[in-house]
Amino acid sequence: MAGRNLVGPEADALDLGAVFRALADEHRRSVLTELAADRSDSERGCNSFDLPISKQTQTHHFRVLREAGLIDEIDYGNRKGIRLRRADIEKRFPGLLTLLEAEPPGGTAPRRAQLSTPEGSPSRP
Amino acid sequence: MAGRNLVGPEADALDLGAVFRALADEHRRSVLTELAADRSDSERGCNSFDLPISKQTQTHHFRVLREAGLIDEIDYGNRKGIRLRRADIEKRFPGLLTLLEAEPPGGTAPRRAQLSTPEGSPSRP
DNA sequence: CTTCAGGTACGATGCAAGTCGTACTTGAAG
DNA sequence: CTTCAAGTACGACTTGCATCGTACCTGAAG
Repeated sequence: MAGRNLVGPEADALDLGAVFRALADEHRRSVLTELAADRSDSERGCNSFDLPISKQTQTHHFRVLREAGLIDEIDYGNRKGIRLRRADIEKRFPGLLTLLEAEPPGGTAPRRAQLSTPEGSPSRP
Repeated sequence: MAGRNLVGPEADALDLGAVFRALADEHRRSVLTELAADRSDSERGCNSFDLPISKQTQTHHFRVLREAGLIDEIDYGNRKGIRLRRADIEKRFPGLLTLLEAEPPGGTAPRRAQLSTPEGSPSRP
């Protein structure tokens, strides 16, 4: 068949845990945010995302996204195409892409939250 | 004010990355799934979840969930209460709790996906 | 008071994951 | 053919994180 080349899980087999693990990484989440924002779902080159990481790491991240069932990777040998599996995601996890679409394009800073009882009503005076 | 005790981020400051990182763990996701399934949003004891991990690890997980803004922890010194921040989550990430609610109670097995080009149309014949 | 269960703080440990260097493959261009 | 850019495979390194052991704190019960 002509279409998907490097395959991921079927639409019904998408695992929410794998999806959350995939989207836990900032770079992978930015890729999905960009893909979710483009409603045409056109095939994109993997270097069309400006990821500040090396080629090998990009390969790793796209692989994780594919194994989570979020994207298709079309292998042209020399080049690679990326396509969002919007229909499958919407069918299995309706509303998920909307959450990503609503995110600011730059993404949120990975600051870490405060550690303990800063204000309000502390436990011990 | 009387209500929240150990505080997390404000409703508008909830970070999608922190939420995904929190829900990437199987134990934390099972806690949120249980909380999302109970529409009464009643306060629960932290040992009401049957987590097969030690006390210290449970403390760690509830802390991560609180810092992600998903739960409130009410400290009674001797005991601790857990409450889902349903309104804040629904306001900031509408549909997220629905995704968790639709999950099977046992959760999906943490199997790892296949590694590469298993079938379909392999790149090299 | 002492005892006890629930919870936390701190540190150590083991494993998973993100990152990159080197080398190899692929297809197009010359 | 050779050259070159894009991508991958393999391995090493480093960081992050889940887990638990020990010790300490808290409040209730006796």
